[in-house]
Amino acid sequence: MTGPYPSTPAPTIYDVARAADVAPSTVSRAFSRPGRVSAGTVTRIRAVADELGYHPNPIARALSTSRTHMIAVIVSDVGNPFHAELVRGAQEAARNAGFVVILGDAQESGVREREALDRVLPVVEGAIIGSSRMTDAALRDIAGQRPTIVLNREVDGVASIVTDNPGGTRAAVGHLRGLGHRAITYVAGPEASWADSVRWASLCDAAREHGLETRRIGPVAPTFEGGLDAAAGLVSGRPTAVIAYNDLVAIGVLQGLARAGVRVPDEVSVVGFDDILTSRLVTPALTTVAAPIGEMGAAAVRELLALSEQGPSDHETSIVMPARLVIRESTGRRRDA
Amino acid sequence: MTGPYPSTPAPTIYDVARAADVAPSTVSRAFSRPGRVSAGTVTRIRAVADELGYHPNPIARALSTSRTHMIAVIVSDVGNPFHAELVRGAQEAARNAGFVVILGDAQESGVREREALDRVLPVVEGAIIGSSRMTDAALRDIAGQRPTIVLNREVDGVASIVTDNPGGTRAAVGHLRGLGHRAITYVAGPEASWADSVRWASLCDAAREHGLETRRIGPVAPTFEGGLDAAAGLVSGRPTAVIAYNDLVAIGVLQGLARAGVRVPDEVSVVGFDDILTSRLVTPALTTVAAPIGEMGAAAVRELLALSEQGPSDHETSIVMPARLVIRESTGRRRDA
DNA sequence: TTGAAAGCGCTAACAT
DNA sequence: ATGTTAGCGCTTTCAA
Repeated sequence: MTGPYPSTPAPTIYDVARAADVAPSTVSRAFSRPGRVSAGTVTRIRAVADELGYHPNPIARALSTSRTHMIAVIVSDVGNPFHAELVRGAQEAARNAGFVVILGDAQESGVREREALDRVLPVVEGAIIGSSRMTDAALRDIAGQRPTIVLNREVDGVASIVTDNPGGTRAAVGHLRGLGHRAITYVAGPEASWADSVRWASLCDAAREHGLETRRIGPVAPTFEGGLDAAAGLVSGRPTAVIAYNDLVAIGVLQGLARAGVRVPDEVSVVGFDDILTSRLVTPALTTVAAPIGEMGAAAVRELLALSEQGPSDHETSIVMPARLVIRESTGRRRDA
Repeated sequence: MTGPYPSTPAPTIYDVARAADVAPSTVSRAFSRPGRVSAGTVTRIRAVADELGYHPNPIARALSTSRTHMIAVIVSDVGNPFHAELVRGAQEAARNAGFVVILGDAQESGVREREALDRVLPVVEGAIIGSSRMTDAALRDIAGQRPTIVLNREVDGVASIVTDNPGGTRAAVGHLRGLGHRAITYVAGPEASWADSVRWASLCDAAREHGLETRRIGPVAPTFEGGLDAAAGLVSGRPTAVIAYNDLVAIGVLQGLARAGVRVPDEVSVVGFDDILTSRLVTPALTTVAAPIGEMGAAAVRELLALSEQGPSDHETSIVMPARLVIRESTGRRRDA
């Protein structure tokens, strides 16, 4: 029933030019800079174009202007709600700016991340890299080829957007301290994760300030399953408070603990990072250090576009977005053993 | 610190040709069909190219071949875990096939969906449209322009991939029936959703077979909030069993019911559709009609690529993937009022 | 304001 | 096996 695709070759500016009795360049102008063509001519050309079903060919346009109006958004796993939300924010902002997003999924691998980047970089005007698993050097290399924004990561010489991990962690530690906890166990995420190191370091700092002890287990995968794995170690370790690398891991911990018959928050308090939607839905609802996920994605796009307009500066900025502790039901007063 | 982007214009086949002392076309062949160039020449050219830092320009290539190696994946909301997973599956399959995916988010609006499509269609070799909110006619129009696969939707003349909604629904109804329920309330999703109509229709059929009554409330947004809204109506309606448009809505219902002090599954049983990760994590864990989400995305890509190779056929196929009922904790024996 | 013509980087006949 | 030569569809000087 349906006919072959472009049954007849798509009309070009030449077709329109002929039909409107003007030069091809005038048709081109009519679409790309209508200001440089008399109003009357523009309307006539547009009319003819509509009739012919003409649409500028973005590829041809890109070839001669070297502007594709595409940006790359690379995340380590779109299936992860945190990334999905990030992508959503970025894609909406991009759309509003007249850009299209090419999505890359690194599947938690630095190598694949690099491959994805190499694959799309030649085509895009810039890249946003979320939760990179690549080395600083590799990231700098990428940033040298195209405007680049890294998210949840700070790299010397590369523009970035991060959340206030130290502040958020401090709030979480203070909260736990206020509930009477004396020691905190951190469930570590991927070793290649910058956020992981920062969170752990901030936790150590904050704990020291508050005179608390810290322990650390992991690393585990930044997923629900990772948290489940960690729970096993937690059951034997008997901590009263744990802070997990992110919400997914924290939720896995919650579940693992529940399966082992450990009660949260009665026996152990659990805190996560990010505040993904699911965190509100589990039982007990998760206390977490919330990040403005969608806005980060949108901010990344804005920064990227700014960067590509003004060109790279000597000192790339690192924007830090606020993090705030959202207290729910997974944390409670320490109960004596 | 970081230098301007492409400090020096990127090398082209001409630069390589000159340096390797061959014709530009030979360089071109060395990259696009190495088989048609002597092995020695190929290695020499590649060496020179590497040295110069040459990389084929995908845009230029696309202009002359009219093959962009890009496909569009349009979903109504990437923030929705169902779509995120779909996108993940599609993006991975695309990558494996040497394609890149352009992501579009319709934000639950048929108009935006159309805009996104119009924007990207000229650039892609095909489109995958998940949970479309457009009309059949509009979809057919799109499918006439480029190879297209619609997901979770059946449209005459357009290739599609759907889950076995009737089968899944029947299983759910049978399950509920077995638990002693005599009436089922359906919480409807978006009116523009094909899955919604099919699920409701299947529910009616199955209920009739089993001699059960059906009621219907909504429509509500296909989100957690939508479910929360629905819960209010549910509390007054006093059904003993409800089937929701999808998991997110079902989870909202769960939560709303809990807030109202209604116990699940003791007082009411709740069933969802899709089996997103979160469904396993909420309390009580959600009984749901599971779909192979990621595989659907991957299958869509394969079908799309096949479609674009063999050209459109008269009768586009509709692939139906299996749905299976996953029984968890949100359904239970009917308790007398 | 409009036209003529060169060129963006690559592929694809057609020759040799 | 390799070179020559047109384009692909658009933008952009440069002229008129």
